[in-house]
This record gives sequence, structure tokens and C-alpha cells, in this order.
Amino acid sequence: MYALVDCNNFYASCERVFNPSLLHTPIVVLSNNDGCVVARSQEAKDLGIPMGAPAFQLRELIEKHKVAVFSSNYTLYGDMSHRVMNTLASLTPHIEVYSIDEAFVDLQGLEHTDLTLYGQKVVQTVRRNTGIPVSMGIAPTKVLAKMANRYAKKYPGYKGVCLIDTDEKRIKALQQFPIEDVWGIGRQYSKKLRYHGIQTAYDFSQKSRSWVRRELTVVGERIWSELNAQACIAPEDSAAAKKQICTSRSFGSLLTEFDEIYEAVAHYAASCAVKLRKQKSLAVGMSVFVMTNPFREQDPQYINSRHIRLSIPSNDSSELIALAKQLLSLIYLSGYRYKKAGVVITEITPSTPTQSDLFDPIDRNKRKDLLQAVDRLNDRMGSYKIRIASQGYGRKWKLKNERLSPCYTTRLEDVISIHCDAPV
DNA sequence: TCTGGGGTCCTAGGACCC
DNA sequence: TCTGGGGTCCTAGGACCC
Repeated sequence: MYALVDCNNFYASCERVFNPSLLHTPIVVLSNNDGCVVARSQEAKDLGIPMGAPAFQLRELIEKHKVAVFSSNYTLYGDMSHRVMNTLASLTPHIEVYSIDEAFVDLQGLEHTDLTLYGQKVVQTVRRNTGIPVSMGIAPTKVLAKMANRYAKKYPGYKGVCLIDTDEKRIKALQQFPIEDVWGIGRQYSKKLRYHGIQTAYDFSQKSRSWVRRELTVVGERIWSELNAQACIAPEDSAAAKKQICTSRSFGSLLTEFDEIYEAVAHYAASCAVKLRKQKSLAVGMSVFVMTNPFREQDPQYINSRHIRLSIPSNDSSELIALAKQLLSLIYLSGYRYKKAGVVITEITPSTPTQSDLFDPIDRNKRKDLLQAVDRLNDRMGSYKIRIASQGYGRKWKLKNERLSPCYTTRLEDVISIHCDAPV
């Protein structure tokens, strides 16, 4: 059996943990740049605020219902996520962290346990240890566990845990489950399935294997098997190294000058380098892209990217920044108002063993020591306290986050201020 | 005025090999 | 008149996830 544990309204719940006066207040958390709604408390969902809605379209609703609005604080959410995952790991045989707010638990070895009671204990303990409410779906396959989790969230009677352990329960659950809510069935697939008269997960599970294979390829066939209680999505190693790394942001305002955009791109390249070093990898391929704001139809539009392969793979911030600058100079055109840029590392190779180059002008061992020292300092003192000068301080491109909460758990100044000032 | 960021997997088709 | 069979690798594009 598998369990899927999912934090309820995760970002909104994180804000609430440190601000208990918001217990019954509708909360929304905005995307980077305070653009769209990316998380909502139950009260905000009840007001009809849709996921992904642009914040500026909701102004009236927000004022009318006194909705608490937050910029996203990924430092806080990341730290809270660690706490939840650590608690889960201490209570269960094996967890696989699937996203910032979700984990699969392999329940092998608990065959003789009452899984509902066990699940409720897990849910209560996570809540007590971290303040974050979670729900748990338990079933024979991952896709069914995802479905069970939906039911656990939807019906308070379940006390946070829904168990699908018989065929009877499975079929009943499938029959009431809209096809587009199935894990792995997105917009295009559900449109296609609806066209063929399939409304529920049950309808889909009743189609023949060959029909599913033909219409939705092997991807759909796997989902079909899992709905029919045949597990075929294997446990994954959540610590696996990434195959692609990307840093991109919209700018806080529209930019026109090369130097302004270069500063942002240098910063994104440095960020990719840090991510590479963290997972002990080297970049082999790199792309840089720029684009104007597609929503501004009155402006001339431009989008372009350029790719390069490194002759010697690297995770050195200076080198990646220099290459990013070259790429940017190939695609930058004056006369446009740029909204967004990004750096993508497309091919990645492990940093050991290394293949050295006889004619390499750089002493890579020396550079490695330097970069390690910089990383250690920045881990202790805060990100990018030590940086390459061309990263600058981003006064022009930096994103908007006007409603940022304090980093209650990670930033010394914030930890002190909450203990001294806040009526905890 | 204002609209996010970061990933994965699969397939088809072209280029190439013997 | 008749023109093989079996592979690999790479890329772009499309689907999905949170």
C-alpha cells in the first residue's frame, strides 16, 4: 500500500502558523512579482477566488472581504516543508518527497496495522509538531492514493485519512471521481476523453487497454493500470540529481537597456551555478532567453534564445556568467521593452570523475576551493552576501514582493523580532 | 499599470551507421 | 520489371506535474 500525504493549502497554512490571528481569515499567497494567486486558504476558495487569477483583477473582492494577501516567501515555505518531511520520515517506513508539500509513503511492513488509525496518528503528530494541517490518502497504487487524498480533504468525517483497501471502495471512489481530477490527466487528455463520452475515473478504467494505449500512449496506459489497482509507477529516488536546471524571473519593471538585463542574467547564471554545485554537477549546455511582455499587445513583441555547449563542463559562477553574457549579446536588440529573461542549463554531468583538458587555461582545483569557500560563507551569512560584481544589487530588475512576511524560522533578525515584539 | 517559476517523460521524424 | 533490414542518436514539440 501507498500513502500520499499532502499539506492542506500549504503556503497559506505556513503564513497562518506564525500569525494565528488569521485563523478564520481568507488568505491568498501571490506568485513571484505579486502577479497571480498561487495558494488560497479554504475561506479564500469559498469566496470563489480561482487559482492562478491575476491579483490586480481581484482588488475589489480582496478589499470587500478583508482577504489577507502575502507575497510568496519561499524561504519560509521551504523550511516548513523540511519540518513536515522530517516528522513524516520519523513516523513512517520510507518516504519519497514528491514536491514542496507532498510525499508518498511506502507502507510495506505495516500489513497487520490498522491503517486508518495509523494514518490519523501521523496526521495529528505532523499538525502538533509543525502547525501544518495535512491529509493522507491510502491505497494500493499511487494514482489511487492521490484520489483517496482528495476524498480525505473533501470530507471532514474522514479526520484527514481516507483508506481504499477493497475493490468495493475502489469502484465507488472511481465512480464519483471526475476524469479531469485524475493524477496525470490534464487539460488536453480530459478534453479528448470527454469527447469519447468518458466522464469519470470509472468510465476510463472500463475502457480496453489497447484503446487507452492507442489514444493516450503508454502514459495513459500506466494511469489506467493504476486505477485498476495494478501498481506500475515505481518508487522514485527523490534525491536524484536534476537533469535540467533553470533560473528565470519576470522583472519588477520593464527593462530596455542591455546593462540592466545583463545584471539580471548574470544573477540567474550565478544562481544556476549554485544549484549545480549543490548537487555536485557540471553544466555541459546552456541557454539564455529573453522576452517582452505578451500581455502588452500595444508593444512590439520579441522572444529569442541562444544555446551553447561548453568545451569544458563547469559549475563556476564566473565562467557561466561570462558565457551568459555572450549569449545575451547575441539575442539582445534595442528598442524593445523586456519583461523576462532566464538561464537554462540543459545538459548536466556529474562533477566527478572529471575529464581534464591539456590546454585548459584555468586551474580548476584552485577555483574549486574558492567556490567552496564562497558557498560556505553564503550558507552561513545569507545567499549572495559574497557575489560576482556583475550580479549587482538588482534595483531595476528585482521582483516586487510588497507583502512579504518575515522569515520566521531562518533569518536571525526575524526570529528575534517575533520573540520580542509579537504577541505570541 | 498590473498576468509565476521550475521540472519530467514520451513520441515522431530526420540523420546517420553497418 | 525488380531497389533491404536493422539499428542508434538527436531534437522539437506536446503532454503532464507541483
